Amino acid sequence: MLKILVPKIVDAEARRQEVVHAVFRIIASDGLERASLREVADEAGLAVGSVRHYFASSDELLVFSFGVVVDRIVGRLESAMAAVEGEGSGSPEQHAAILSLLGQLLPLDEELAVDACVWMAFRNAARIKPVLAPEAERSHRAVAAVVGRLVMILNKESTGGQDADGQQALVNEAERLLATMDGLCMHALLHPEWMTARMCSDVLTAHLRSMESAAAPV
Amino acid sequence: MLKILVPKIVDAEARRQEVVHAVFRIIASDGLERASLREVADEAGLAVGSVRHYFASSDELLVFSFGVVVDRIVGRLESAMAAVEGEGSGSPEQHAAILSLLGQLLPLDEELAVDACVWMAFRNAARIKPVLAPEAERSHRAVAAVVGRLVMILNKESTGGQDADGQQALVNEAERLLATMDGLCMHALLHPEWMTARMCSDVLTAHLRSMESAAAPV
DNA sequence: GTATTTTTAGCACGAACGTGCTTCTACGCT
DNA sequence: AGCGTAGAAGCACGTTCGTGCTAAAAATAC
Repeated sequence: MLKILVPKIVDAEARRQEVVHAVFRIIASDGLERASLREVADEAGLAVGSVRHYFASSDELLVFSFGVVVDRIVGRLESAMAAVEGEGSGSPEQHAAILSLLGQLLPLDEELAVDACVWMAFRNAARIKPVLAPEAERSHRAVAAVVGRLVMILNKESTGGQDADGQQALVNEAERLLATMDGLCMHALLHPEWMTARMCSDVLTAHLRSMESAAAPV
Repeated sequence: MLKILVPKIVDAEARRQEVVHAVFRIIASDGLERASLREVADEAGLAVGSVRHYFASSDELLVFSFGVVVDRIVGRLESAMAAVEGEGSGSPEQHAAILSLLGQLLPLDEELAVDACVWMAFRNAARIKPVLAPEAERSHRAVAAVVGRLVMILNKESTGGQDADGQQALVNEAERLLATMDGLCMHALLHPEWMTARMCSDVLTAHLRSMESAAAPV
């Protein structure tokens, strides 16, 4: 009854992570709709019953996987945000750190591509499947918070943000940056041969430059 | 054998359109994965065999529906583009026409929302289903062409676009606008309570203003 | 009228899905 | 040793899906 199975629990958690990564691989290569229990079990080298031993239902597996990818993305963003705030305000190093932070949201390498693809798939699915809605909202809030802080940093030295109109302008800029990032991510996933990592970087730097030049003459 | 059944063809085409609109309604409310033959037949008030009489297979129905929504969107964009080019370059009327054109890509009313939702669903599905890829590429080319012309119009009076660097800058600006539009559309579909039509319009005008101010000091 | 073709409807099959349930193995604890 | 639980695997049921096929019904041609 009262069994302290610490190594057992660790093993179980590791197995869950293995299954979750099988889900990621399937979503990245064949899409979310192919992430069935049988496909996931095959990809993980297990039987359906074994997967169901760790996840009571298909929904629970998907929600848990969604949470894992959200944690990964948010974790990267927050450590990158620490790097941004560690640099001098307005310095070239901070500029590079900001670029690096936003790059975490784009499929610039294999690992980022898997996360971005899985994240996109779950967010889109959350429109239909209510069980995914809480995680989708959590990820949206977290990313929006980071981007909001970024916009405040970028517009710190300029006039604005004092009155209500300035606040609204900052919210608009944050939403605009957020939309551009998601659109860029989407294009990079849907047209990888055209929207290369270089193209993403160029568009991103252009956007940051336009934000800076637009912030000055308010 | 040699039967001239002009009204019959019209009727058949009308039926196909009815079925396609049933597909649209299902995708908008329940997602693309629920757009099965049985669901579509139910929504259209027909039997599965009847739907299959007009569309040989499920794939053919989906590809045809994709083409219809692409035609709708591209048609709206091109007529809006004619309105833009009919106005004086740089005039407030042209500015309004440009805003109206880009608004055609956003779910600002019920009809636009259905089209945008269906378009997004098919484009995302095209990453996995190769049969949808040609239509996805066609829509991408058409929209990119319109947005590219728009960027050229917006930067006509400014310096740039002469040398190779200027051309690349224009391409970057076009891709940036395209990404922002898709991201806005996506946010409006996923978070309609937050990304309202008013919010979309504000972000869009902010983006156009930033493009104008960024174009001048090249 | 009859004959032909389009239209509509339905059946049946195999495949894939989630899920409740049972079985077998192996290890930890008393 | 004996027991109990977690882990792993599999079976069976009902549902949904696409699709090949057949059959009634309606419209049109002769």
